[in-house]
Amino acid sequence: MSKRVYGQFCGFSRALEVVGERWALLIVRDLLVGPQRFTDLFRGLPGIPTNVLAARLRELEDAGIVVRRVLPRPEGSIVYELTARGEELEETVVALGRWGAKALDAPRCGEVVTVDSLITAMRSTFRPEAACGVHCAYELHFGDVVVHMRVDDGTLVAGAGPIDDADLVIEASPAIKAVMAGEMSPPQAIESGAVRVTGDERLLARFADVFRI
Amino acid sequence: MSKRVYGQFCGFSRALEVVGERWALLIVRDLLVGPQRFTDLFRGLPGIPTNVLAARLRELEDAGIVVRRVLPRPEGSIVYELTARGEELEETVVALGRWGAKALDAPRCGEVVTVDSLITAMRSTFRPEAACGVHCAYELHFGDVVVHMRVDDGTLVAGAGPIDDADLVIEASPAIKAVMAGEMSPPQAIESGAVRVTGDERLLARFADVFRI
DNA sequence: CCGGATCCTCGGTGATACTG
DNA sequence: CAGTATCACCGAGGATCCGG
Repeated sequence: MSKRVYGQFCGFSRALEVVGERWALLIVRDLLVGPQRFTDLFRGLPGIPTNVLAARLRELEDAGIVVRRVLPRPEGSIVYELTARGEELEETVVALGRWGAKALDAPRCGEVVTVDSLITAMRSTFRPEAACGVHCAYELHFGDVVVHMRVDDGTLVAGAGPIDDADLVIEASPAIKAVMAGEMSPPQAIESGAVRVTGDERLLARFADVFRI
Repeated sequence: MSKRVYGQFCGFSRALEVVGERWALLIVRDLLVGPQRFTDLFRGLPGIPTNVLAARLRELEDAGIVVRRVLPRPEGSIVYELTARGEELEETVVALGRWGAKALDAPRCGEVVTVDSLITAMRSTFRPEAACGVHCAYELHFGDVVVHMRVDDGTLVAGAGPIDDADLVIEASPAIKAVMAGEMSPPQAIESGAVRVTGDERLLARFADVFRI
């Protein structure tokens, strides 16, 4: 028996042989947000060596999870994007993200928040059953990271950057986690300055209900 | 920045720091079936070095996912079992197992099937919506591995070993995957000898409908 | 600048032997 | 049975360099 195989005839261990390597699922997480160039991925994965990123991308490509595509003119640059097979990893990523969010405490020294990780976090905590009949657009600022969420009756579209018709703009600190976990009431969060909002303050309560840890 | 941390304030990357190590999720998968002793885990994870197993168990224990418990008399031996927090990983494990099962082709040379992996596979492929109104007990043999599934109206209880009141006993080969994936009809599977059954043969069609890749 | 390739170091993994 | 000890080795981490 040789390298990196688990020696079991089993879908789960076969899956781990493909996406169980260090950094692999983080790359998939970022690509779930959208196609990205090598440098975009590199910047979104603080600390990854470029050779490891290149190696993982090649492995994921060989496994049929990622495709390498040359953009049309004028950029002519290269983007990596998920195949349909790769997109199917979303439920796994969301499930693990939700599991991890429950135990997320305070940021450790040097930890950053990236656009893609924040979008995945919002997708992980989204509760369709709590969003029935809800039509609302949020813009969420976390440091200099900006994402937006459009909630439409049980469906969520989350993406990078601002949104023009936001019903509520939220400027969050790490304390927003306490609000989403139900440990701090929305009015109290605004009162204490943990969260600053622009728009109808009552929409924050709905936010905390729709995106719940 | 040092060892094994991803440097992101994000539930998903924090989760990977805990269960992203090699072998870790396989240990969790086996423990999801039930508490196990060190040697049981060792036998269920072909190829794992004992020091790695010991290290992972300690890490999972430190992370609050596993508890080490001393059995009461007369064995006095030690079992490892999941905490409530550890059990919450089931949806992630099932999601990844389902994803991997879709791409499972033929067994590679030297690959084995373990009891725990088979139970997880059955849990992953179970479709509650197809099991409405179904009350049936299956016993599944795969080589010398035997598991059972009791389906009761949208719920599944799967465990190790035989079951006394089985409605259908299935003796499967790797070709059973084709049946579960809808690539081979149940009668054809019996005809070709890919699957041998004891009991009402028509129950195999229901089996293939309830457990679907 | 982008998309890597190369080199080197170090720690974790894998395999085996050994012990309470 | 339940691990610990030892050691070779490979891949991750970190920096630098290179072709388009």
